[in-house]
Parts: sequence; structure tokens; C-alpha cells
Amino acid sequence: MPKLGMEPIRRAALVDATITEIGKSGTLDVTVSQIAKRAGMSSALAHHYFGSKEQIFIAAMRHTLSLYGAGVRGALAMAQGPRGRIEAVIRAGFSTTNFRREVVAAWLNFYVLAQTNAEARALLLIYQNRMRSNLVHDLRQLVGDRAEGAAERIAGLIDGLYLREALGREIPSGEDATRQVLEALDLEIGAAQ
Amino acid sequence: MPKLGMEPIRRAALVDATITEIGKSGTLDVTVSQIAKRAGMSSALAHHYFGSKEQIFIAAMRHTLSLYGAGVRGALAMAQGPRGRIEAVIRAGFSTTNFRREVVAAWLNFYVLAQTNAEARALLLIYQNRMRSNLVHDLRQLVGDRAEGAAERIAGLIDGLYLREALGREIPSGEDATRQVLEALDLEIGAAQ
DNA sequence: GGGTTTTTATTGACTCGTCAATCAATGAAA
DNA sequence: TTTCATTGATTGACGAGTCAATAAAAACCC
Repeated sequence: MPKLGMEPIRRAALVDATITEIGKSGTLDVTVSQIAKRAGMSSALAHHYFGSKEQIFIAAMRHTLSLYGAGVRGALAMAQGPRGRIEAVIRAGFSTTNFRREVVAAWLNFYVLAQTNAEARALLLIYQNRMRSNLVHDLRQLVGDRAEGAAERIAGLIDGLYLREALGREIPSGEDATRQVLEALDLEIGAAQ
Repeated sequence: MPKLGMEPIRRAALVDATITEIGKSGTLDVTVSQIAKRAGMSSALAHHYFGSKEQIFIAAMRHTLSLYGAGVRGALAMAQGPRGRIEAVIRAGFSTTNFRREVVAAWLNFYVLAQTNAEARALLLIYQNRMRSNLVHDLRQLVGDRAEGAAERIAGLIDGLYLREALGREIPSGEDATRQVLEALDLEIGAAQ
């Protein structure tokens, strides 16, 4: 019963299943069979479309990053003024889409992978640079030449709280984390007056 | 040629080798044989002393945490006043002992493990609570009832910069990270005046 | 002290599972 | 009849954990 044009559907299903399975196990130590089963196909088919397990992971990372990017762009589109734009970037990161257990688990493992895998590292750098440039651009207007340092601190705080919240509670609360980052942001702004 | 009393020596060698190997590979996916070989013994002996691979890892984590704790205590002993004590805690975390590639790699993998392994999570919570209580205690005298929030932000920033520095550069620079956290600390203090 | 037994240290060889990747085979559209 | 979709079965490698065997120190016994 081969319906044509299955490839993109299968790929998408595998990517989703990968995130879910990583979330379930917490590790990259999930088997292709597990992923394939959750995606409703045989492991052979998964290999057929992606070639290797590593490629499945990279695709899943790409997808996660692109979801995150879309969230940020969406939030930025609605934002008013520099402070509003920064707030948008912060909120997007801790939104319920990007701040679920599975997604955090995936991120954690991206970090681990990025230590050795060039492709993973490149993706992470893209994310980090985008974050930095977003922050610096708007901070410039708020804190002048303190912008670079402030951006580094805000970005670091986001990453750190992301990590901490994710491990600390059963259900991560983006609300608390967001509040903390906004507080730090206001300290940065206040200090420049 | 069995010299007696080898057990502690072997255990220590295995713990060291574990950190080194995790640092080399970036993952917990190192084989017991690799670790044992680096520690100068057979894998059978490693199993003899630790029982399982997981136990070897836990022991390595314990060791890393205890080194960190010792560093913090040492720095605190020399510190003057609340602001000096906080600075000591920050500097200890980014000191060259605790801020090497292998150690960061180990930490990253602890985080991954802590998602699912109760023992790992317990160890991480100990570290986090110690950090929080250190910070809150001294911040109280500097920023009053803003202490809790400030501690959360400082701790989050430390964790985040730890992560970022470790991935960003070939050789992580504790100097830059320390400067950033101290700057954030001064913002917190300044805001309370 | 000399002999025997227990304890500790140590490893090579082996078992048993698991899993990524491949392949040959099947079926259905084009 | 070519091309796409799909899978069960298989291969081949690797790796955790076990075991039996060796050796030497120590403890015990007369």
C-alpha cells in the first residue's frame, strides 16, 4: 500500500518521535527501533530515510532550533520598543512550547553532543549568536556601551535558569524563570541611568 | 604480587580515569575497559571493586563534587565580609581546578544523568542547595529581603556561564565569567541602596 | 619456625544481550 | 517494468558483567 510522497511525512514523524523518546529516557541512548516504533514504522525504514542514527538526531535538533527560532520571531513581531523586544525574546525561550521536559532533555543532550560533534556545535552557535545579536541590538538603546556585557549576562542567566528549572521541578515553571530574567534586565537598565 | 590495601588506590585511580575519559569523549558512553585501561588495570578489576559501570560514574561524581566543595570552603576561609564571601564562592567555581574541560564535560553529563538517576539528582541538589544557602546568607546582609531572588539570579548566572564558556572556547576562561558574575553581583548590591 | 589455610589482588577468556546497519523480498502505484 | 514504500530477518560488532584460575601476602596452628 505504498502511497507516494511519504518521505516528508515519515521524516517529520521520526523527528517528533525522537524528541519524545529523548524526553522519555533523558538520554541520547535511545534505539532507532524505539524511535521508529513510536513513529509507527520499522527501524529499517528509519534507516532508509535518514541513513544513520546520528542523522536522525541532527534532524531532530534542527527541528527544535527552528521551532525556537519561529517562537522568537513571532514574539518579536508583536513587541513594542527595545525593552519590549528583549522581553519578547526572554518570554519566547520560557514559553510552554520551548520549556517542556522533552525539549529541555533534548537541549541538554545537544549540549553534550556539541562538545564533540561539529554539526551540533554549529547549530548551537547559531542559536547563541542569534540570541546575542538580538539582545545587544536592543540593549544598546537602553544601556549604551554596557550592552555587550549586559547581553552576555542576560543570555547566560537564561541558559542557567533553563537548566536549573528543568531539573528542579516536576513541571518546569517558565513564569518564575521569566520573572527572574526580567528582574535582572531591569537591574541592568537601572544601572545605566 | 598482590600488595595488600590496594582497594583505595585502585578506586581513586578509576575515579580519576573516569573523569579523564569522560572529558576525552564528552559522553558517558565510555567503556569500562577504556577507563580501566587508563587506570592501569583490567576491566574485570574495575568491576570487582565497583560492581557496575554506573557505580563507577557515581563515585566519579562524588569526587568531583567533593573537590568543588573543598575549593569553596578553602576560599571562604580566607574571605572578608559578606561581599568577599560571595566573591569567594564565585571564584571557586571558576577556578582552574573546577573549570577544566574534563570537569565541565563531567558536569554536563551529571545533568543529563540527573534527569533519571535518583542518586545523581540527589548529589546535584546538594550542590545547588549549598550554593543557594551560601549566597542567601551573605546577600541578606547586602540586599536585605531581596536576597532570595538575587541568590537565584547569581546562581543561575554561574551555571549558565559555566555552560557557555565551556562550549564556546577551546580553553575556558574563568576570568571573563568571574568578571561577569561579579558585575551582576554589584548590580544587585547597587539596586538595594 | 614450618606447614596449611584463608584472604586479597588480579586477569584472560567467555557469556549473553543489545543494537546499528544491511539486504533481500514483497507489494503497489506510475 | 521501473520506481517508491516497506519490513522481517540477518549480520557483525561491541560491551557489560561473570568466572575460573593464578599468585602472593597474611593469619592460623602445632
